[in-house]
Amino acid sequence: MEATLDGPTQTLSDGAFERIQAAIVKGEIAPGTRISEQYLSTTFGIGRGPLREAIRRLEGRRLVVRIPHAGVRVVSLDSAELIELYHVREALEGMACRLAAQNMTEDEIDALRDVLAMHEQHSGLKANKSYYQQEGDLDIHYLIVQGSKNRTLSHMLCDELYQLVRMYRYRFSTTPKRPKQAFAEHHNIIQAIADRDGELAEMLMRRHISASRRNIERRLQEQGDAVTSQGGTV
Amino acid sequence: MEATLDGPTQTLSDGAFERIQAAIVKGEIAPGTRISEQYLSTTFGIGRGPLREAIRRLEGRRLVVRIPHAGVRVVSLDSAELIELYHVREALEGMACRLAAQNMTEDEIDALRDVLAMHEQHSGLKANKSYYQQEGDLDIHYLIVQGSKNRTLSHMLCDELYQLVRMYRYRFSTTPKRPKQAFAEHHNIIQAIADRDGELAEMLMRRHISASRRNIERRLQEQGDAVTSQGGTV
DNA sequence: GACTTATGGATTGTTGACAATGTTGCGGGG
DNA sequence: CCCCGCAACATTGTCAACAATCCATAAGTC
Repeated sequence: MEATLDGPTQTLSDGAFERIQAAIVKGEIAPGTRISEQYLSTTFGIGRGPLREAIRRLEGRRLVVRIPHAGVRVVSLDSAELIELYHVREALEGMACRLAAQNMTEDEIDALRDVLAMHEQHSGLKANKSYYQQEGDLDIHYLIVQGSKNRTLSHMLCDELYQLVRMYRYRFSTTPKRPKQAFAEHHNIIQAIADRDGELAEMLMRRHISASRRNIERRLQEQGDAVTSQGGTV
Repeated sequence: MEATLDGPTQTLSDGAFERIQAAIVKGEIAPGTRISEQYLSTTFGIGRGPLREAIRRLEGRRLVVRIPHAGVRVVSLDSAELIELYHVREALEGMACRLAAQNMTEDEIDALRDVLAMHEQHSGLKANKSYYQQEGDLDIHYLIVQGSKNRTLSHMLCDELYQLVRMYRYRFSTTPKRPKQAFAEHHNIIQAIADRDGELAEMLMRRHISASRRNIERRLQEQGDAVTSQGGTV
């Protein structure tokens, strides 16, 4: 086996898949936009064969919607689906937390504490840079999910759901919620995991995500659903 | 959702996707088998282009594993992953139940009761035909999930997880568990939904699935992990 | 002038051929 | 006898051309 670690040159289709996914998640391609194979083909400089394979995978991840013989559009975001995502997260990450309390090693828990501490002092400087805070937030959640040692769960959460969550975040910057409370909640969750109290850990995580969801719901109602706007099937 | 899509003439790729998925789920293609594009191409009578697109979608659903430049294999089942599935089901269907209690219409609840009653008398005749019982079991779960009115949840459960559950079921016939208890549990769950008690409905559903999981774990331990055995790299 | 219908263009769906990579069997050497 | 290297094969990955389908524009009729 050559030294080439998994990144550089897999297959063209895989590369296209990741690049397009990144572009969609970062919002470089606006939601609701219709994307032609021609455009992607010339943009990424690959043939339509591998491209279509990549699109089918994106379709499976619900990042694009395809209408036979009519092309594909980047999924259009609506607030209802964002709430849906948080309900699923609540259920899935709650279970992940329960399993993590059961299956994480002491070393992994220590690493979790380190990451929390690092983000805490890091955000002490740039207080309301909610962007970094939120990426840090996802880091914690990511580690806990991995700690569940449940590959199916990890796949659903890390590979599927989190992409959509990030996408919404870039779109309308969600939840500039006070970091302090989030830190306290994270701290308690980690403590419960360290105590091997799966029941409590699950409950705390569910409350943590549920609070985020209600926060978003409140903000959405305030803003009077001033959401996406384009793409519209008027 | 996709169950309603009876395909007069979709696209060849979509047709291949469904047919291959059905073949894998039903066990017509043994788990762990390496499947060549050549074989599928001649079997289904379509070119390799649409075929590869279908394979990429199957890969996204974790029904096949692909190794670049080395081919695809039907996912090999191991008991650990079966348990993983049930943990995920517990979390997801619990949430679905909570939401169903909140969002189902009275008519939908009535329909749910009808299906339960029908299956009850239906299995009264052929008592230990566990096959039908289990498909009926999935029917109930399916309706409840749809009743959650959460499309993301429905997709994850009905389109992704249930396929894998069915696959394991066909492989080693799981849980010839006593139907009586399952019926009682279903009845209580539906009652909680009718009472709009989401909290209780979630708890009952989680116990229901958790009981199934423990039942399977027990049986697996009894059978001394006489599991798959396929894969022949010999 | 508005609605229906026909035609042109563009885009997607599909096929077949070509190139790159992994695998298998054989022969030679330690 | 076992291990290493090499070459032929088979399979996957990619590309370019062909066919089918849909959309838009424009002509025609009431």
